[in-house]
Amino acid sequence: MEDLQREIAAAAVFTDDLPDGFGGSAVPDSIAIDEATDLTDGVPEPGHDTVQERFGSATGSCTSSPSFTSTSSSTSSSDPPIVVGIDQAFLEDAVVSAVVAFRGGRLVERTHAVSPLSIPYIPGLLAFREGGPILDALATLSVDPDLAVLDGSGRIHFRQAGIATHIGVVLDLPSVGVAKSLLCGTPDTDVDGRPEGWSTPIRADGRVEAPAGRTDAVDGTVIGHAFQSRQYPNSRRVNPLYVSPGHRVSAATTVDIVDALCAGYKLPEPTRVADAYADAVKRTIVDS
DNA sequence: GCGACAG
DNA sequence: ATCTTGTCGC
Repeated sequence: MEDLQREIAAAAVFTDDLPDGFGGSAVPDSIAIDEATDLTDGVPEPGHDTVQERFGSATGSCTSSPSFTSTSSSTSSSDPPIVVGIDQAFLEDAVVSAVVAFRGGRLVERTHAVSPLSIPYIPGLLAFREGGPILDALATLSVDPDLAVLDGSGRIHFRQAGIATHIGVVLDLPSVGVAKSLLCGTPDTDVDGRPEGWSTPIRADGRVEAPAGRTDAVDGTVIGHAFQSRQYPNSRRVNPLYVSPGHRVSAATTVDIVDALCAGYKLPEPTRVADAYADAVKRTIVDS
């Protein structure tokens, strides 16, 4: 598995190679999400510009019944880029993988898959446990994603092939990793109690190895950033997010993208909404 | 052997 | 990730 990760890292592109619609420059206005999705009354329905809701599982053990609503997804090349957020909720021996798609700051589709789990969680090998299930869910999505936001690291990984990079390379889809804690690497400065909008580079240290075929030094290479997406004035301190390139995105642009996708909460909206959706589906299954 | 260790 | 009540602060 580790060798496969080395190959994935070698195939990964850690420079900007995003499709048109991202504005060309660093800050992607077209993907910004200004209004936080209201989750106080359960998971909101996708917008009506794209009416599509599917339930599927490419790996069996699906508890949902196939059901459609209609098919009017109009993905013109002139539309803003589609950003998908992915998150999971765990059952006994299965996992609910939720995918939500945003376009122009609006939720346009949501879908999920329930897949069996066989591999345990092992730091550094997360993609082998959750990657398949995520692909199951993405396979049921009707719109074509332009960018995927994964829950976990991308380049900030022992072999520079975290789950965000793994998924991105497998689908050759631009992707970014958003983790709530640091797997490896070293922050340039102390990350505690920083103001909103603050960020500092995370550099490769002795625990990070170079991609296959490369023997040059990696120590000191910027593999991601600690990014303070949210901070309260007089309340409890919020820890920063650890964002890193998945595939076809640079470390600097990754920060801009995550920043643009945050709408008042610590987590970017795609991730936050996917998390709520995954939990909702899980509850539906448990309460039966 | 010991410590570190995404979700 | 998940198990779980209250509780601090705006």
